[in-house]
Amino acid sequence: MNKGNYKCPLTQALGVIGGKWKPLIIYQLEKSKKRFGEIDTNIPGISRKVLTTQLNELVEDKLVERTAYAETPPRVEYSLTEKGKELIPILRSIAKWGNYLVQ
Amino acid sequence: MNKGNYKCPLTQALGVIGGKWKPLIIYQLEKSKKRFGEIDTNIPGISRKVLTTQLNELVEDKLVERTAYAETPPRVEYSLTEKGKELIPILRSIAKWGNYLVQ
DNA sequence: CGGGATCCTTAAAGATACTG
DNA sequence: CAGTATCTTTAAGGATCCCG
Repeated sequence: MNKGNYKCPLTQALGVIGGKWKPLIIYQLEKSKKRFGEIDTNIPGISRKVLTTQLNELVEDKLVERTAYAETPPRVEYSLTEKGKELIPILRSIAKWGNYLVQ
Repeated sequence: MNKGNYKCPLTQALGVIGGKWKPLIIYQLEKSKKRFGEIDTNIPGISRKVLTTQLNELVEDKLVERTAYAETPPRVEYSLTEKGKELIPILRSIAKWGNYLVQ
């Protein structure tokens, strides 16, 4: 049942920011662009494969921009797009609301 | 790895509202309390088992209140708590932000 | 250095049947 | 009417190895 793929904007949006690691990644990029390895070491517990996947999805959803430099060794930088930056205050309001859940 | 169970308030909150059906359930209860069967028929595609699970979690997280009446046949009503109602404008802002995702 | 490819584990979701 | 109980399916996440 429910073969149709329609999702309301809310469900879509929650899918985009709802991954286990995505909020953390977005927070990483809030203040400045960062390299892949930086994000990896700043988020304890995440594997590189998962980080890659999440970053790719964020790029595809236009929240994050990826810039690769043709150097050796390679350098890749990630930064928030305008759409991504718009999300920050919303995430803050969610976090504020969710504070009661944390002891 | 990552055995620790700490979650930031944001991750917690996203877990609470992030289920596939929870936003829809919350929207169902926005205007008025509703009975189990009402919610079930108003949300096409959801199974009663999943609806039960999601409602129980929402109750446990204090977003929804459950009231059972000792009648035959039984009647159970669900309504938003204050915490649940506080969430509505936040959900709206997320949906508004996520509109660009929908074609 | 920043990935991709592959395989594995687990939690969420779904289908179905039964019950106080 | 409003659920449980069971079983099956799916998808997210994770571990590990390989590569330009």
